[in-house]
Amino acid sequence: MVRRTKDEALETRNRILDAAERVFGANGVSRTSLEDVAKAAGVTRGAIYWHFKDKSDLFTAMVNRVTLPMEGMVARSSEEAAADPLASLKAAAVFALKRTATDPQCQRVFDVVTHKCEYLDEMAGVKRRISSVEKGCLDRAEAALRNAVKRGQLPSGVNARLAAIGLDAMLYGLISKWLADPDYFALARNAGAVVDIYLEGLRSNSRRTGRARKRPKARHKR
Amino acid sequence: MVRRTKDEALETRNRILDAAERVFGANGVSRTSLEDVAKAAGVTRGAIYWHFKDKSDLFTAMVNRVTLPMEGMVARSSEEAAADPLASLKAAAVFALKRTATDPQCQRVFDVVTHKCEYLDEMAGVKRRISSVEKGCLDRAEAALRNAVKRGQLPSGVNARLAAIGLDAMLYGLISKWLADPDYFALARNAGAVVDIYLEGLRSNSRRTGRARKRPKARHKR
DNA sequence: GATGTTACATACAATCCTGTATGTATGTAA
DNA sequence: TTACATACATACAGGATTGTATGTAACATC
Repeated sequence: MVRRTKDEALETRNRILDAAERVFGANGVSRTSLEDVAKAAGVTRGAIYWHFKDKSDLFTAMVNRVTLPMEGMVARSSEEAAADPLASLKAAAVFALKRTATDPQCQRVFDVVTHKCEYLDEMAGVKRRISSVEKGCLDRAEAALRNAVKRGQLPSGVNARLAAIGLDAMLYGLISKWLADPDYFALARNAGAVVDIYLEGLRSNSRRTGRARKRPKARHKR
Repeated sequence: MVRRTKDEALETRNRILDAAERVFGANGVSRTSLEDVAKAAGVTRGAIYWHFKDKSDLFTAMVNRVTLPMEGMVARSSEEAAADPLASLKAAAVFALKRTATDPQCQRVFDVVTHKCEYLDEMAGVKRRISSVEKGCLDRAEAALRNAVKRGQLPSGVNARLAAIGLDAMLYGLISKWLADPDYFALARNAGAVVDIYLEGLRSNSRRTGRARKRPKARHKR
């Protein structure tokens, strides 16, 4: 077509980004040409090169358009965190899981990020953002657990940092695996339960590391 | 060079695979040409096309040459599983983590698989193998937990399937994240402790889902 | 209503990579 | 020692993408 008004141009831009989500998700980032994206968006490569510098710029814009699963987790709930840190942490974790399970755009984009693209220098921007989000989650979880210990919600023996890492890894694993195969388990239905398994488990984790061993083996060294 | 003896040929083949591990890891699979691999291996593309059909065949061979982190987990310890299922499961999980932390080849290849390649149809063979390993781990973990309940090692309220999924996801998350950034945490040193946090936590997880709630909220529905 | 600018479409050249075909020297079997 | 197969190296052709250059029609502004 031809010259559009400013709003229409923005709409084309979004159509391109929508198409990128679909095509990248279907064929992977590196295996799809800008011609593919253009065709899927009903435009030509000219339109793409007008709105974006190149493919990695398009990719970055596509990712930055959405909020990642864990991203909402760190933003909300630092208000009520003080009152009931454990419940607040649980709510945040469940929120991230449920968002993953229910938001199709979030699914598409995060699936591309985790499984359909190669994690290298050219996507440095996206990398930075993601690892910043991850670090935020980790720190928030650690702080919550530390507060929970302080308030007596958790026994004093709990290693807050390590417990936070375990939780963080579990959430990432659940999301990543579910995206790769939604039949992995019923994410939406079981989100609360899995998080509970972990967090409730911490409640009794008094001994530093394995008091309830059968035979007290030598301390793990190496 | 020229015609080599059979052993020398096999050695070139392995040199090519070694080079592939390095170059794929450095630049990602799709961004490296066979010329790059050949140069890194000190041969020409002719040698690669002699030993492998194409790039995806090379990639498959590279992955199939090693045993993945979780792979050793399912193989061993179905013998002593009956005696002490929980300890056996823990040993298997820690084994997988420590192997990841200490085996450089395992690191390189699994890092490529999880972060440096795009998970699509063309690597159907690798995909099948990996998801088969993952399914094996999950089933093994579930069986172990079920047995642990039967033997009184775990309370009867534990949902074995869900607990296994949580553990599986945590292990995957730990490995995946540590590979992406080895500064994430000290994997080798803390492997036993993280697994303990999860498994020991299950010991007290009697209620089906959250008995110890502050206020008994409505059953999560949707 | 002439003009510059925007938002694209189209055309083109250059590059890269792949696959295959061919060359060739060596091992290996007869 | 002839003859064939092996283990590569080299050469070549073709397609696929990329980035840019250029065209162009509508919009905005005066």
